[in-house]
Amino acid sequence: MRYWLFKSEPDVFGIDHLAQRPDQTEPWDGVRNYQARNFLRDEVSVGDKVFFYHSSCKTVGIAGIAEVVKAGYPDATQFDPESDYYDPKATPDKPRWFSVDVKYVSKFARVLPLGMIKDCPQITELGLVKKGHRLSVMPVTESEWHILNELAGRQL
DNA sequence: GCCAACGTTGGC
DNA sequence: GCCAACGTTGGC
Repeated sequence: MRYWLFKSEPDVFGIDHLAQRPDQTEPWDGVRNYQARNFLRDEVSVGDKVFFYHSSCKTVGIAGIAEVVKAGYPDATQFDPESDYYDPKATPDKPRWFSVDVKYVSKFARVLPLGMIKDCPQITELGLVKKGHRLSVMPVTESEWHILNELAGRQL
């Protein structure tokens, strides 16, 4: 089992939206970066755990946890001319972009702010804290996962 | 809203 | 294949 961090803008789709879905499940779509795409297509697997990160909002940071319930499959929005994520160069034969499905697991009592993550001396290799890293899907190591969960728990 | 950093595009 | 121009991301 592996660990990941997925970014989302909570004004568009935050952890509360996920929790309120009928199945508490939603396709993670709209990823339009090749490196992130490769993770979704090739490496993210059913059962993997995901930090749900809120970006571009008042309190940026990790808001909670989700779980992968369906592994990489072609992102439907790339074929939909009405979608913001439509990609005219993609075809069902040759899809360019991939989704996974995620299910709500838990929400932290408080968002674990980016500033606290950056201040954590053990977290130096996570893409999130590295200058210029903009990936919206990134791997998290097992020790990072445990450290950040611990940090979040201490915020009660 | 600003701006730094990065990715993508397209002319040559 | 280079590289300038442009668009996007995302923290602040």
